Amino acid sequence: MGMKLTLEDIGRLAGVSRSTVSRVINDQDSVSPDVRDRVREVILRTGYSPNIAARSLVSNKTGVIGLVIPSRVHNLFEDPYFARLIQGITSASNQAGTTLTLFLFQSDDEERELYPRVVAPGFLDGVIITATRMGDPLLAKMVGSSVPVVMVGRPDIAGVSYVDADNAGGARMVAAHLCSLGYRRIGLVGAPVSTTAGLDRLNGFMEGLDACGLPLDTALRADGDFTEHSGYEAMQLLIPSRPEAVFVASDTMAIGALRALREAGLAVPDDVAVVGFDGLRSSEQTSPTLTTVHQPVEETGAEAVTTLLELIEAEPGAGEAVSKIMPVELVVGESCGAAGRSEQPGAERS
Amino acid sequence: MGMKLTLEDIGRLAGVSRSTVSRVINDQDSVSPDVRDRVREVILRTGYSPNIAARSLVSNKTGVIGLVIPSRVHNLFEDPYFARLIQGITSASNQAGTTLTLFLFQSDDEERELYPRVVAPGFLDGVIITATRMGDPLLAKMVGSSVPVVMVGRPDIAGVSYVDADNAGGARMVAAHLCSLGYRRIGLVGAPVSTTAGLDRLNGFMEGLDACGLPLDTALRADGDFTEHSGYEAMQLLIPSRPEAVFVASDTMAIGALRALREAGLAVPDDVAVVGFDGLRSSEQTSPTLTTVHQPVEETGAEAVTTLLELIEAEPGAGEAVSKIMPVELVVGESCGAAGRSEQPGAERS
DNA sequence: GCGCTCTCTGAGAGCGCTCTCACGCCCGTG
DNA sequence: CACGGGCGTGAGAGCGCTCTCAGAGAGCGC
Repeated sequence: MGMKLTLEDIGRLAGVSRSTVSRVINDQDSVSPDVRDRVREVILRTGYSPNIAARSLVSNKTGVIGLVIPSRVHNLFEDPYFARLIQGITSASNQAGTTLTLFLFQSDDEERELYPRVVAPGFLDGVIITATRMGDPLLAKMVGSSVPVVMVGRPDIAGVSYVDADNAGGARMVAAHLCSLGYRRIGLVGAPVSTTAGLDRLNGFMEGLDACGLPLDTALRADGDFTEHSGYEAMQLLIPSRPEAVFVASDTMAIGALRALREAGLAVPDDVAVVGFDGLRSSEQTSPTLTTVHQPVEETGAEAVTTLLELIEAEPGAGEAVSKIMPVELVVGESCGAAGRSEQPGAERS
Repeated sequence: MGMKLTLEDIGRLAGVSRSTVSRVINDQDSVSPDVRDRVREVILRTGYSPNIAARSLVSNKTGVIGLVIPSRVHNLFEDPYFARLIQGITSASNQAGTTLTLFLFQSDDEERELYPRVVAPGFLDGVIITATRMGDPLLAKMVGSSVPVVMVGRPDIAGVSYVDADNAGGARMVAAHLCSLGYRRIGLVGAPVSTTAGLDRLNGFMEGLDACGLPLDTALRADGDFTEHSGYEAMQLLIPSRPEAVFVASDTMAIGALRALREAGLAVPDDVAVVGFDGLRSSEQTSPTLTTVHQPVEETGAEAVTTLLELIEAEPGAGEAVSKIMPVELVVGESCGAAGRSEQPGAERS
């Protein structure tokens, strides 16, 4: 099509100056209606689009934010959590009129390239980062620079703005729920403690058990890595110790755990009660349906975008890091046995 | 750290001019070694990084290529094919020193935004596009513009450069293989014919059957949409017609198909032989292992990057569209029954 | 020793845009 | 009828970089 058009060209075609065209494009007032319409017509007719490089050179903004997920691609694709998160972030970003670009990595080398190649040269107005492991140098590097950063999940270093689900609170609710149902030998298939989510869910769970006067027997705990397969294997480890109930710290792992129990000939919830975490769609499709802690994933993503855009706006001030904890909710399904137990006080079977 | 440094600043610190610093950064010769070292030292010390906007304003290049996948996110995440493809593309792009950004979409609106927001303003040097359905207006729009585009998969319009697997050839091989094993009632769980891959696999398969003098009974054909679940359902439709062998046009669907057969109490390959397509890792983990057509997914991605970069380089010439067909290979596993049949001439059981 | 080439360096223009500033015009007012 | 105050517009600077061009020295042959 008509390529390489500049403001000057549009101006000439419309019989006005570059400045006026710029004003029209940026919707500034003090342009007379007839001139505005004339210019708009020319722009439409020629298919003109302002050069983004020139624009950001002067404005020092690109209108682009990056979503950085350090996990290796194949891990990423395995957990529907990320699909939902990306969904939430994409929508919010679109609504705000910013462009989202996704950065995935195969290797640590690629991860290291991100900063010098994209962040330092000012390619991004801001960055949303998630799924880091504790001690990740990438996060530290970002935070040390002047790019606004928002993390999804709780960061392990100070001074980072973030949006996180109430992992500890949710895990506490699970413990309380299982206690109230009368289970005493309660196990845990944990998420990696190298992640803050894993740690928080562990700690919240232990607190909750503690509040009921129950211990977390080491023989009743095994950790997975968020994959279905790891949930399967971890549950296999627990089965010999005969737990009455197990909290599996992610739905995806819980699906693996259910499979392990099924293969071992154990009925859920009659032999072993199971509770997951995340509230993904898949938790409704298991048999029995999964009792789980629902976290608002899309909303978390949207909140991260909002927070980031505020940071970008306010940047010069370089104020305090802000944080927001998204509430979670216990969704009672069939897998915890709430239906068959009388101790359960108020919760409804979904 | 030291932010907002410019070439001028570095020059001042190193006691040289902006021009010289630029030369050092761009590795141009005719800079004396001592000056070069001095400048490099200053750059290192200050952590200076050239402003990408200014750079691309003059060079008319951003060093960024986009990977555009119009499928809705949750579909995308379901098929490991994409993880592999992204892997191949990412690696090749990194190796070439270009930055890859990924564009995913939730809705058609978002898809439409891509062009005006990212492509038209010159944000991308080029675009790799894949997983379009036939008649996708996005592809047409891209091609109509002056951005270099390479498609992964066969485009349904002319004038587009592309890299594709030999879908038709692979499907022909499957038909020939099943024929040679003596099967006569051969069915198909097809991929959507709204995709060129689906169409090519269908046509190749029918050609192959034809060459053996076999028909493709309509009762023995059902199409899926590349998801595991659709493979499951499609196979259920075929079971009443009692096929001896079924070609399932993607490994992910084949996994669903195997599940349907298992649930129906049919043994593979003894009751029904199954052959997949793609050669994903998952095809080795099924039980029985899947006979499939292996396509070099990573290499396809890498080839797409290479082709795109060549197009970008050569752009002014605006030469012919180029295309490359990647060879596929029949990988014989257990699911086709080659082990138990004598007609099979040369293929080895893997 | 003079002029030549060749190497290294700096000055300056210009990429396409935004934004400030100043100017011309028309209005209202005294 | 002269004058101040908008409003609408254009001129021009400058964002940080690349690249061309010219010039300063150094090295060489005659």
